[in-house]
Amino acid sequence: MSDIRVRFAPSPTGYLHVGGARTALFNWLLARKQGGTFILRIEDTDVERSTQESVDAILQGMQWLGLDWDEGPFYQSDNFPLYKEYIQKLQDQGKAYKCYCSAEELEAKRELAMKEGRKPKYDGTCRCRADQPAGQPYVVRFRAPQEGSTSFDDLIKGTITFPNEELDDLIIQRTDGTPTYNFCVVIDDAIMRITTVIRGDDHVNNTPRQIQLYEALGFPVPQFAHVPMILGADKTRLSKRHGATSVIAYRDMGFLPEALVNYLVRLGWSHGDDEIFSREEMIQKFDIGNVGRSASVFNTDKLLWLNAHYIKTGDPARLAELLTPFLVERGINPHSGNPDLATVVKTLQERARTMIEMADGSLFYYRTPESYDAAALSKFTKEHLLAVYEAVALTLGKSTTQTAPEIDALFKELCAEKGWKMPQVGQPVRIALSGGTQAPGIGEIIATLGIQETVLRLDRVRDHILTCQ
RNA sequence: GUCCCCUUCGUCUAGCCCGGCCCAGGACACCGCCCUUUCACGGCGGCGACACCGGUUCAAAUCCGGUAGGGGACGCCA
Repeated sequence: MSDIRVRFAPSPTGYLHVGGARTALFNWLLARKQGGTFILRIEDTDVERSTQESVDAILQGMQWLGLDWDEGPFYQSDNFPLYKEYIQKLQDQGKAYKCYCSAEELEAKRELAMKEGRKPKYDGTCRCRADQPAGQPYVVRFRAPQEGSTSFDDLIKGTITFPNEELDDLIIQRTDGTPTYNFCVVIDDAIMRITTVIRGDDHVNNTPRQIQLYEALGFPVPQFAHVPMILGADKTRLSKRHGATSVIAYRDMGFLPEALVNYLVRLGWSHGDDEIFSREEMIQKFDIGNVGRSASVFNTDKLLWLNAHYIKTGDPARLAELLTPFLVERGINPHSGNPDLATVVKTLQERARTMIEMADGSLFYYRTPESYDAAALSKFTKEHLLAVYEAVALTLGKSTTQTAPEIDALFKELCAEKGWKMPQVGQPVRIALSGGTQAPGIGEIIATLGIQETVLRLDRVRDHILTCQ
């Protein structure tokens, strides 16, 4: 047990994307490993872009991934009075001041500075201003130290130092009186007593300013850990044009949450040569210090491999449950009679990389084939097919076997008896039962389908051959 | 432009802090072979990288310096 306190603080302007999910995961892992507290905080200070739908989507994503939080969700917007209080305090202490420069003026100065090759920072026009023009719109700026440097020991990146002259007097309160992000995070993290801030490394540049704020406010400075970005295949920042980025989209594409989590944890972090981690192993082995310093590319192939692994080793009953919505989507109600869905799942676990593939692969169990793979069928003569189907139907009809191995043995016997090779029998029967050539083992199919249905399908395929050829 | 960060197989990475065990290990993908009643699973093997240049050293992926490339930030967004 420790008193480590971490937080995940997304802004509700969209769904939970994989980058955010990984940041959340690292926070969660650290908290769980150390017996600390994981807090969820919604950063909705941007009233314009924040939506309730986004909040719901983020919570849904977190829940699906199994990232449970101990406190929250808290909303930044609930703390507005508190922010005001601290802004006033800073002003009273002379650590912040009113700035009457207009946004347009500043924008112009910024552009000019850029063009002249100077750092586009605030020029300090109002920093030492004595008068306070009444009725004029103003923002409140933090009076930042102008000399020396600010540095911190990043848990992931090591020591990072910024010369203070690079940092300008940032705005902490807008013209409309609302506080800005860099100020709110500091207050929130301070009052929530966050000990370790784990976030995306696009925040590295904000960190020295925030540290100055902590110090000005008299709050203890937390530790920081900046996790590198996730890139698309072309090594640019991951975005929609790289395909799905929402974790819920991965669910809908038939991925298992444990596969995504396992994939995400290995993106940037490693533990020797280990690839597969159960939740417990992840928690036990995770170490924020082992997170890599460079950005990594999101690779769907590897995710697919992990997903296949978890499907292969998953509990059939649970997989059956997860599979159900995909079947319903395909117009099948798997609970209305045979075959048993968990049994179906078992025959497909080694053949499906996603729940979508599994759903597609299981359709034939619930729907008698409407057509047969003609090319595959054409490899055999009509006479041979009819002979096989008749013999198999006969054998099956008088047998009482139930299990796949027993049925497979039956086929072997039949082959020996008739002088057929296994492929000469297996393939035609597979086509008869599933319509195509890619399906589970013959014994598995028949055991799952049941003898009765099997014989029915054999009759059907015989009719088909008789009438169509 | 300025500041900050990053750089090992196509991709994820081990190794780097504490130089030699590394002519660099694992995984995904790819290729080949085997297994096999189809498709898969699985097994075996192959391809494939220390960004570059200098320095230190008996010895450098590992330490130091520089160069190049990439990314991020520079908002009254978060």
